[in-house]
Amino acid sequence: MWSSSEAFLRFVQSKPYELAVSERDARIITALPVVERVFRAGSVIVEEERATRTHTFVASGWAFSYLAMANGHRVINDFLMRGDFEGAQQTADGARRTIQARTDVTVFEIDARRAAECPILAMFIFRLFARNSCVAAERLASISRRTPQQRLVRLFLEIAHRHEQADLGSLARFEFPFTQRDLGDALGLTAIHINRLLRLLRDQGSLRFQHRTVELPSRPALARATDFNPGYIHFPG
Amino acid sequence: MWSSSEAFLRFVQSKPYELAVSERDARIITALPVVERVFRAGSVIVEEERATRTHTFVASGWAFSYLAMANGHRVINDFLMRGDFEGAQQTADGARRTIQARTDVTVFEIDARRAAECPILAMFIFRLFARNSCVAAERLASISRRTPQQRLVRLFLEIAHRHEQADLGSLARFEFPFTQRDLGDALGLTAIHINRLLRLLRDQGSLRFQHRTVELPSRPALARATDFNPGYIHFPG
DNA sequence: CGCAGACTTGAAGATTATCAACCACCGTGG
DNA sequence: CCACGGTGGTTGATAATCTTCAAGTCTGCG
Repeated sequence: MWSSSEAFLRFVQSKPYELAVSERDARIITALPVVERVFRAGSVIVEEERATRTHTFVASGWAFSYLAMANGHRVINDFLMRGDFEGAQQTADGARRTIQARTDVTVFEIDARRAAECPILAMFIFRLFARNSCVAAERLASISRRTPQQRLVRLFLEIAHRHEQADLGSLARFEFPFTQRDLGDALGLTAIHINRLLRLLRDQGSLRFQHRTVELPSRPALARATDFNPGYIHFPG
Repeated sequence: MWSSSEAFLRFVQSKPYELAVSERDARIITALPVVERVFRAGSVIVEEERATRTHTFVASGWAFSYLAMANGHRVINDFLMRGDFEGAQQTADGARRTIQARTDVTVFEIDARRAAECPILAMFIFRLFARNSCVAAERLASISRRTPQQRLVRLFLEIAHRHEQADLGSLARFEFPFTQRDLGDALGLTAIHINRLLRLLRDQGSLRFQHRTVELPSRPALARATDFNPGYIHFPG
């Protein structure tokens, strides 16, 4: 019989992390209290306004994290897939972010304090935080100073690379079970404008997003055109 | 004679952190290799496109982190002051962010791997990462879905609270040695538009930013009007 | 004193939001 | 079996907002 801790150990050793774990570290990790949890599509994985003590690792499925504003808007912070990480929300109010499952999702939850007692895990988590901050910085840059077209293209390019890194499929075509409204909320645009941009990109033949699947027939050209470099997504050798 | 490690220990025990450190933890921390470094105004603290192995803590002075884009724009990610933290940039390309000193700045640099070996420090760093991600999320939300006026007001409110938390001055009035251009680069607006907004806010009597100092004569009203809640800035009791 | 960077103001133009329909798809229940 | 409602997607017209371009002022500092 396998515990969740053992499943977690196998998880961090596999794609997308491929963390090198010594015998001794493996014993430490399997001794940690890890909870594996399954969430149904639509359910809330991490609640807003609630401080959490656990780090969350997405092992399968699609989720998204968002911030709900008083004016009724919803800002999507990121789309989460296998390998994505959300650190414990440890400010006074927790955070105002909610994580919600879009498809069925399985996650591992680890107590942050206990994780901090394991050096290899702590270092690993530093890396995940650092990557998240890179992703956030790129999104901020997109929304601040790129044209809506570039934002949209780069979002898809980024997701494609993350998706491939997690060993979930090809760079040219992948499932993405979100709506045009979601894209708008992630890119600071209205759903209507997203619609028009998608039509334009489709007519140009550069990108297609229909029936929850993204197709990127000429990804390298798009990457060049939008100055996209995936280096911030991957971990150092 | 005091080493940098001892200075660092005193730093984390003081404002804004007030980290509780046991005798034993104190001995571990003072055994860590910490470098205290001073940067002149204008110099680069962390270079772009370079993976770093150290976490950086700002102990005094003003800095800012930005991302330079191929189209010539510069997106300011955050303004850094005492207590602010920048984690080691550990993705394949490092990150594309540069941290530059605006005034003279002193920082502590700690090797990330060694920090991971100290549980109390690792946990502390988790918290700092989590706070940074809250700050980034709020900024993203501002730029995505708030009016330029609200963005500007909220930025100043946030800085005021961080500044006060770091024990650097009052909420109503503080130094902020940046330009209108910097504000534009941080909020996704042109310097010209920032100028007009500042004039408007000044005429309304709600806010004043001149000669590198910010005055907030009626901060509570502004906070109410822009739905600003500082809970994401502070650490849990 | 003069220069460079920062700030200020005006006019014109482009872009994206808003408002208002309408269509297509799908699962449900009468 | 078909009517129905809800969600997501599509399209057009209009209006507000912010950028761009252009010019000029102010300020600190060598």
